[in-house]
Amino acid sequence: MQASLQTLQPTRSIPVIAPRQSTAPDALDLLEQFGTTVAVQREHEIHGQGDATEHCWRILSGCVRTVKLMEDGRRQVAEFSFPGDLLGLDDLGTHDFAAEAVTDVTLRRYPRRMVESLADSHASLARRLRSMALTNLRNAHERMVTLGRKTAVEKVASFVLEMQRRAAAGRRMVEVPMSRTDVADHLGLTVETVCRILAHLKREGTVKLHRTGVEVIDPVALRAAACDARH
Amino acid sequence: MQASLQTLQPTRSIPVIAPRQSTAPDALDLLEQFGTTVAVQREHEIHGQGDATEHCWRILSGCVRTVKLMEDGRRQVAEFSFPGDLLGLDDLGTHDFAAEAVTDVTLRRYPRRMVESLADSHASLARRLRSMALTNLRNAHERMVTLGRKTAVEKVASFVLEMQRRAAAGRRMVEVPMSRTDVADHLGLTVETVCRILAHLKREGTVKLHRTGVEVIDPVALRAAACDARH
DNA sequence: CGGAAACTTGACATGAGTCAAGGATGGTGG
DNA sequence: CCACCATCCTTGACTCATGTCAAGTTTCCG
Repeated sequence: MQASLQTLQPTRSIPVIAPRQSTAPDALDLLEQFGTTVAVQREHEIHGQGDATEHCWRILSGCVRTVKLMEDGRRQVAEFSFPGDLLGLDDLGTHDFAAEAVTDVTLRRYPRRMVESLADSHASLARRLRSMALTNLRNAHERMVTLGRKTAVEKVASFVLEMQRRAAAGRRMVEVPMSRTDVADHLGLTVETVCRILAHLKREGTVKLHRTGVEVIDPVALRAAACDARH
Repeated sequence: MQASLQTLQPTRSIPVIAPRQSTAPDALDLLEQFGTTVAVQREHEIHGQGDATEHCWRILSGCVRTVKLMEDGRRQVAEFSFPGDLLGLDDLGTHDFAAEAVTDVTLRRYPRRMVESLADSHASLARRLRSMALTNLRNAHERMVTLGRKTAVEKVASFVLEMQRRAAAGRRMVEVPMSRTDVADHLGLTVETVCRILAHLKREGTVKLHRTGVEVIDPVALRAAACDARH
């Protein structure tokens, strides 16, 4: 899990098409001319906890996790990020968590300094960045409810639903590229508990488990499990 | 806990002096001319979950909690806010949590529309707002570690330390204006557990409990308990 | 002064963690 | 192309931290 950024050579073309915003103009496009495309391999670090905030990144393809480690090794995965999401916008000089590639990842990297100065001269970009920070904050609040007040079953069911919403756009087959350990560290559970609960949801006919992901069989039951397992 | 905003009449003077930024110029001062001073009583609502985001507020005095409720009544206190903190900056049209006065509170209220348009024309304000959002985000990440990965003892000890840092500026006597229930709902515990753990820390001579707050007797032991109770 | 709400403590219950073993999967080199 | 090894996943048996339920006790506020 060492740092290993590998800048793609003169290749100016972006290898994978950024999803969504293909036609709509976006304030983030202002950054494009200062961007560099970068590839990071599975399980390698994009930036470390405590690194200086010299860049930020937009995900073009793949899945990234942001991780906080306690001294004794306990781990919290703050969030998973997908194409279109921005990474590394923290303030205050240093990143307060590490960002690691869950799958092979392609990123568009921008110098932080450039982002700041463009935001100062373009209100639309500033507004867009503020808005993204606030969306992240809203997600963080939602996650606090999950971590603080939901049962293990509710946590896992919520997680599957969130993945369906974010990475599968509502389709039945939900890719789950991260390991059970990652999921556990995201939900404040152990690997064993995550396994057992997925097995439980499978036995109940709510989901099917595939190597690469989860298939949602009974969305109604899943939503019920996510919000209130006690019934 | 109903809405009960009570606008203070022509009194143009701010009843309690805002702490910290008394001399240093602050981008937030740009908002001042559009501000109204408002008082909210203990246990009354400042804004509800789902309310339209028509204002934001700066706390002048007192303590505020932001709360998310689940349908079945489970409650998560996302954060406690103190003088100098900004409230209600969420995007997207509606607040995703309620803000309630823990103590009697004085606020300076600004129309959201005005904040947005000033931020568009003043890069310094935009930067300041972005920075505050990112600080909140950083705190939120810290809290995710607490909620997801810390033991009950670590949670309570961390909480006392955070209160000491934020509301008592490092002094021994830490005011704890919120109820045990609020603390429990902030840390993802029950009232009983919070009580027991405070009693435990008291028995060990780490803290003393007073009606109005907690006195830190052994900061080293407290810090040890906060980070790693397992030793 | 009195009643309600908040806090505290104890006894017991239970959801999730720990420990341990076995099975599936995937990458590597012969 | 197959065999081997490492890693991840799954399941079971048991433990323990925290929750639940039930009394008190204290504090607050009218």
